Amino acid sequence: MKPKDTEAEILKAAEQEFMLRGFDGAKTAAIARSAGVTHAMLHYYFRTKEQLFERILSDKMSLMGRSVLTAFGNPGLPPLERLKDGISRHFDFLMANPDLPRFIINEVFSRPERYELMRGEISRIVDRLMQGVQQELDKLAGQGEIESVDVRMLMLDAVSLNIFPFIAYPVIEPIFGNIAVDREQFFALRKAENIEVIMRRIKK
Amino acid sequence: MKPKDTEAEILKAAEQEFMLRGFDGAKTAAIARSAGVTHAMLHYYFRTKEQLFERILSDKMSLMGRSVLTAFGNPGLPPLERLKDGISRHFDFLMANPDLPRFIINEVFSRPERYELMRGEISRIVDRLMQGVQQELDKLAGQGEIESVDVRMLMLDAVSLNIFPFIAYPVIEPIFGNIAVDREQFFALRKAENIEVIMRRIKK
DNA sequence: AAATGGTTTAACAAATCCGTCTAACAAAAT
DNA sequence: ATTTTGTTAGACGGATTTGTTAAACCATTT
Repeated sequence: MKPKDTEAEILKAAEQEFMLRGFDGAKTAAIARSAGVTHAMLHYYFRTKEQLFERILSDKMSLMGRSVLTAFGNPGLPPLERLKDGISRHFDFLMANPDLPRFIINEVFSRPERYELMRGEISRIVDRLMQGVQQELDKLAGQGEIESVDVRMLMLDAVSLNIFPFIAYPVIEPIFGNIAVDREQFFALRKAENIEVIMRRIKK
Repeated sequence: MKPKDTEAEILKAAEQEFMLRGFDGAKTAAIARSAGVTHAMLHYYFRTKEQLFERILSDKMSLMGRSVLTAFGNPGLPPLERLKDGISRHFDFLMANPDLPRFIINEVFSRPERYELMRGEISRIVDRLMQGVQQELDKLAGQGEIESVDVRMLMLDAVSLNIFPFIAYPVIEPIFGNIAVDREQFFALRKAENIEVIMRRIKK
């Protein structure tokens, strides 16, 4: 009896297929084949395609949520360093999960019933993260150290700059084929640029 | 004999369906029903679902490409004003076509055979647009008016900031439910923020 | 009015895809 | 050794979906 084995295989294959092709594009037969099992197995372990997808999507949604929190959230750095470090770590997370954002955005978009679930996830993050940072930034702004800004706007700036290049990579790659020799170098440049942009946004 | 009529109806319906659900999610029967014709008509005018989709996608791709060009391209304004104006007009275009970027990115992403086509489209834009702007900015930088920057990086900053909120709207909406009373106001704030960010990016 | 052309319809065919069922199989428990 | 429990394989069914075909339709031309 080796249950965990095939279940994990199916999950791994499903993750790949769903991430690459979305719910409609992914075919259960392809998942099964890629997992090296008959497609009946998929129903044995997960009943339906829907439930299997559910499992993958909610995993990925909470991963995506946590990524912002853990990147910007923990360290005891001074506010500006913390922001810089947050962008950097969030960017690193994206490099390790380059097509996660596209997957989330798509599937949430095409399933409005998910909005509520997402709303909850997001709200918790905002509450936990942004209030504290806002106070710190207000304090700095009060001291005339930085420009006063709304953290949510600033965070959206940062997240936009970080995520978009990954979402749109195939579209923008031709533009930067010259400026950078390879994908890795391009993203390294991009990370530096994003930090620069955000720092200048709040610099006095 | 009124050929153009139904052909146009089918195209209109196909556009809606494909934009909303993507190639796999859209069903030819639904397109036909929405166009008010039998689904055989769809094959009569376009042979296959693939060819119909082809038509829609390439229309949308060139629209997307032109949007950047026309927004940033034409007016005889001084460079900084031109940049400001470009962001503003590009943003307005997105407000009128809020789910165009998601559509393009998705379908191009899931069809690597399109990369080449996209590459061509993009390259022409870059050549036509960026070289001139780069020279102007270099000149300003030489005079010490602004920070020296790579236009392509700057443009990617601008496009990222502009497009991302539309792509991710369902995900970020809960965060800004407080800050703005409605969608329209949120995007108005966002447009101003994006201009501010980019101006500060190059300000000396 | 008969013929001609493009257009439309309805029925059909083929493929795909999700899900079920039954029987076989293996390992552990009795 | 037999039963039990959990796992696997293969075949099957039904629904959906894309694509085809042949005949009807209708406006214009002759």
